[in-house]
Amino acid sequence: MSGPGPTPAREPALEVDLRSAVPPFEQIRAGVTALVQTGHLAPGAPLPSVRALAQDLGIAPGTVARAYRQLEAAGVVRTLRGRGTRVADSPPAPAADEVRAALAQAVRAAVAAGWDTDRIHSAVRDELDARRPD
Amino acid sequence: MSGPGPTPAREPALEVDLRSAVPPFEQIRAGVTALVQTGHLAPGAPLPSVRALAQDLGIAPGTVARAYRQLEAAGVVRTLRGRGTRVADSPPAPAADEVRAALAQAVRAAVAAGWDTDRIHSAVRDELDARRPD
Amino acid sequence: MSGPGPTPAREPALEVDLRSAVPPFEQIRAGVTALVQTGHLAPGAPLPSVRALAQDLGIAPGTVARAYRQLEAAGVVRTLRGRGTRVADSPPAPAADEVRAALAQAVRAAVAAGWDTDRIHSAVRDELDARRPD
Amino acid sequence: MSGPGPTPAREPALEVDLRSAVPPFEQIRAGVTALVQTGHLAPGAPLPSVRALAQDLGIAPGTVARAYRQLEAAGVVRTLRGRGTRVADSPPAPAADEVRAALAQAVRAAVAAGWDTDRIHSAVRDELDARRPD
DNA sequence: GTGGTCTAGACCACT
DNA sequence: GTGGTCTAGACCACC
Repeated sequence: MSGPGPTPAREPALEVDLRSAVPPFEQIRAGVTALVQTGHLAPGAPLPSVRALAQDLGIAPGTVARAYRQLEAAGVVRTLRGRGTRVADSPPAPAADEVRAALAQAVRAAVAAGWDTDRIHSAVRDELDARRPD
Repeated sequence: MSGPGPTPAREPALEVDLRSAVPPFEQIRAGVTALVQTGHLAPGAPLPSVRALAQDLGIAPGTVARAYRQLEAAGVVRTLRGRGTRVADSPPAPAADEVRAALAQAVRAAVAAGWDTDRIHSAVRDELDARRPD
Repeated sequence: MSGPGPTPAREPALEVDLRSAVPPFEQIRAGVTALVQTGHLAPGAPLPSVRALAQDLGIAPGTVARAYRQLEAAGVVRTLRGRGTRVADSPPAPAADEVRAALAQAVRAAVAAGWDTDRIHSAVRDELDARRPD
Repeated sequence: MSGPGPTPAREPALEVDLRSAVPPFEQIRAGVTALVQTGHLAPGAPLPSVRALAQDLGIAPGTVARAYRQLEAAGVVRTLRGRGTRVADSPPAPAADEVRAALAQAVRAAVAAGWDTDRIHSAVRDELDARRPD
């Protein structure tokens, strides 16, 4: 659907690892935030209902509700009583600090893995190609 | 934006946010792993003693001990009885998958924040410059 | 602090915050009660129809109906079949206890905010001026 | 303990009305905030443990925990894992807006109850006397 | 001992 | 149908 780029199909599915040290509600919160900031969830798009997502992920509804509550507080999502939850009209963009931190971390990992400068830049270019060409 | 330098002083200190949803022992584990993979902690380098680090971070020694135990299990550090804990001789490098994932996430955030291609590559170059030449 | 006027225009409009922990029907009930006790809604004055108010506030008619039902039960309004809902002829006045409690709470907040005696009395005077002279 | 003022003993106890439209966790949050801003709970003072307060109020521990979590987020309280919850060192003071709103509401109620100007000012003075003379 | 989180299911408020 | 809240008790992380 996008290009012949090296980063193939990318399914915007939410997953929860119950064995992780990060609590499930936090994984959901972070996951939805990522999907929104990625554009995989467009402004105004409806989120799965609390109960549906809970069933999907195999966790308790209250846990999903909690994540949704925090997303609402963060302005990522807008919830209308009885009418479900949707992505906010103007979800907050990540701050420059966060972006730099993410890049720093990624570059760190790449260098540690022995990647050279060219390979890193090339990988970044691939990521951009996989996202931008539309 | 402020100074001319790409990325100024970077102190490889460990920090723990007691209010985070991520438990302290996990923050320590992840933090040390990052310092090792970054090269800020070289193979063979001694880690602070359990008690010293605990005092430093203002947390209980048991919590640090737990983090060290997991690092040992992951092969990142090596604990020698009576001689403290040191970075392993050949600490595990991040897998290519992890690196790509980290880059993908960082690029995602950057694009979401409205950064253009040039700015992203430039930021990556800055990160590399700040790390390699020393 | 900004202008010379004590407390400028005050529009007796009802508002509902859908994100509050207080359910909408309760906000309407409390709001109408306040308007009545303030005198902004005189005895005998007609209230908006259930449907009109619902549309106005962007909520479901059933929710407004529920609030009106409770106001009726409290003796604040009187619903006449086919002739709509009106403010009761002798709506219940707040008890002295309630008044003292409200004042105590307000004074508490003011003191906690660092207001001195003069500022508090002055603010009270302003409130009285804004209400009485019309 | 204080003075011969007209506002006698005031017991800083927390209460929860399970039949209110305001959810219990919100009542606790608001109640603790009030006690802190009043000075009935001094900076650094320990709050009852989650379980103790829950038992005291006859509600579930999770509900108290939720209230404490929100108080922490609001900066009213500081919670140290495993070491209980305490009033923050510099709890946030109420904003001028909130104070004016509280005063307006109190004055409204007083006027509605038929109190004249003198009686209102006198009541305010009483409240101040009961609080300040120490 | 402390607070934090999760569950499973209940009831409420709302559309 | 939707989300919001509460419960009772479990386990985890921490001191």
